[in-house]
Amino acid sequence: MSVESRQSSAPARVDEVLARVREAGGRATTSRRILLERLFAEGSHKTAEELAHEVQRIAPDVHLSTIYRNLEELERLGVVTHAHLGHGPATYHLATETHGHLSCESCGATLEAPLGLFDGLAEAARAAFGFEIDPRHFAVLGHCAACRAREAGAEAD
Amino acid sequence: MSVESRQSSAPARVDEVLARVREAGGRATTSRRILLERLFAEGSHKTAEELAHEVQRIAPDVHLSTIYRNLEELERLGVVTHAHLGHGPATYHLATETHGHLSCESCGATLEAPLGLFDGLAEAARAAFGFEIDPRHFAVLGHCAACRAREAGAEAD
DNA sequence: GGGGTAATGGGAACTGTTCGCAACAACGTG
DNA sequence: CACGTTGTTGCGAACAGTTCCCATTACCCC
Ligand SMILES: [Mn+2]
Ligand SMILES: [Mn+2]
Ligand SMILES: [Zn+2]
Ligand SMILES: [Zn+2]
Repeated sequence: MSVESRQSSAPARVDEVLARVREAGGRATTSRRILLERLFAEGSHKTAEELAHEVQRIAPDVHLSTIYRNLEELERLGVVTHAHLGHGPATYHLATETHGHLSCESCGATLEAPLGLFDGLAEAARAAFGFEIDPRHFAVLGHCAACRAREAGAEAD
Repeated sequence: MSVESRQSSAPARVDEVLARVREAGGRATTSRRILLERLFAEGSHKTAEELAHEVQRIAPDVHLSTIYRNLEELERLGVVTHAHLGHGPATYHLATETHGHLSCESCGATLEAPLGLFDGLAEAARAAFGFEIDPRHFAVLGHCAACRAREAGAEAD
């Protein structure tokens, strides 16, 4: 491995996205670049405010509204999507990671669910109503295994 | 039919609920009564603001915050629930009408889905993650039959 | 009818997000 | 490597939906 070898594919992909931004008539801004680096970094389901804080550790003057505007733009380009996991702020992640969400109403934990999990519901909704579900944008709420165990334990006290 | 016969069971039920409110140490307020009458009236999935307008046609001074407080209280008593059908305000309906929601991201139309529709997903989530879904609080989004037809038509132009 | 207190009107506060605008900075051109 | 165009930014105000606070009201039990 050479000194120039990349630790991950993220930096290369950031440049790819910025190239695409320019193709679309946009500009490769520093705030844009840093935001993209954070989006390609590990950990997903980050809120705009969390992303703002991460970006501000590198460029303190980047304003929250700039984060929102850039997320909006990146979403138009198909690079980013957001999901609503319950009450509270939306969370953003790369559009390449495509999955549904199961979100616990008790503890807020979120599970990424492969889209296949929703096949049964998809078929039922299509058959009954001609309705085509999209389980990616809004989470399905409920109660996670841990919380169910805890609640069952407290009940049988 | 006597002159005193009720047009529907709603008024009787309003009084039943108000009795329950009093049992719980609450009071049978006029704003409370009118709100309940509106909730028992036809049409569901009303937002707090819509309910406020309906109530204000009878009692103009009832404040929106009073509506919210009463809905909150009635929810604690198990009379009312709310659901989130997409972006925008929550919608409230009687807790007796228990169903899930399918909400169209294109036109905003909402379908009331019998809970059985979610059995496939419920089983899959339980099997894969030990997660127990509750499809009543948040709608499952997607695209309704009408919008799908329209979009397919425009595409095949 | 009077007293205790739940509930109200009114408005401010709050969260999450969008908007308007003047100053700035990216980048194609010369 | 100026320079002008124009996309982008920082900033604050505005916005939507909801909750909170507080002095005043009105329910309801005696
Ligand atoms: Mn959304
Ligand atoms: Mn809710
Ligand atoms: Zn949980
Ligand atoms: Zn539709």
